[in-house]
Amino acid sequence: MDTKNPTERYDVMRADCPARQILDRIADKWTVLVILALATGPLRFGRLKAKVEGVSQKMLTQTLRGLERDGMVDRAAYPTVPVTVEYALTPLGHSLVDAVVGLRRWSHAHIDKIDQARRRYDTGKSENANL
Amino acid sequence: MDTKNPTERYDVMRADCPARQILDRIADKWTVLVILALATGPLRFGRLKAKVEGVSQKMLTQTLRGLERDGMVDRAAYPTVPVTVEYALTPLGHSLVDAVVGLRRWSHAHIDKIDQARRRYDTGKSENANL
DNA sequence: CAGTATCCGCAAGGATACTG
DNA sequence: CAGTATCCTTGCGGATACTG
Repeated sequence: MDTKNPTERYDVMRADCPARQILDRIADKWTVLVILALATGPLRFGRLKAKVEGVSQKMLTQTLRGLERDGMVDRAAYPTVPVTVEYALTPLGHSLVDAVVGLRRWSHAHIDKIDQARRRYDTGKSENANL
Repeated sequence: MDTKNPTERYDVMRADCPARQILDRIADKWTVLVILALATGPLRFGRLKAKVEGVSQKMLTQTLRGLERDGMVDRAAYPTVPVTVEYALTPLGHSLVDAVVGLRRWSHAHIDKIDQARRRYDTGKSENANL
């Protein structure tokens, strides 16, 4: 299953490993949601903000800048008036889509199980509180 | 590629969707690292803390409690002296391993590309600063 | 060993106002 | 429209001390 990789050049468990820095970035909720939102095609800033419910304009800008810097998102500004800006995944960004879709699919598939586990855990705790 | 799912019962883009809450949890750096660390087998608290470099005891405890509550990690305490506590993935936790391994694999595979993109982005910015 | 409890600094992140 | 700049609050997360 390739979960160990003791002979690899990089080890994500190491605090100073470059792979760790990358994981820190992509294991971020807004990053994941933006990637998913752009997976189906380019979007302008406003539409993107509307699609990713709950994101503030500040966090969206910040996330997009980070993804742009890492070469995963392309920013295209058209000199209309008012200005039009479109964001699109680069090939690098697209290569990440499968992985994040995996996360989303897992979330969808296990909502019920997790809800059950939470209820079991919480009732267990409150029962203990009565002892 | 199943990136849209307009007819699905849940939509992760919605702020109040249960799937969003789950994604918020698993799209977290410590969660991902703990899942990876336990993927190869159970670990005691101390060994786990050593393996996941950089995690504080507080964040590790917090992350483990969250995962335990969601039914993804099992906590077993043995009445030795001093006490021995072992953490292991549940079947539910194991079912998430493939997805997070995907993230790690992607990170490993694209370190160089991202480094290049960053240098390009940063030098581009500083050149613009001279205009 | 494996925690819990507490304090505290600092940065994430929201709200608002302003600009090309 | 798509930002940037600013202020300000919240809580993440580290450090430390204490317990079964």
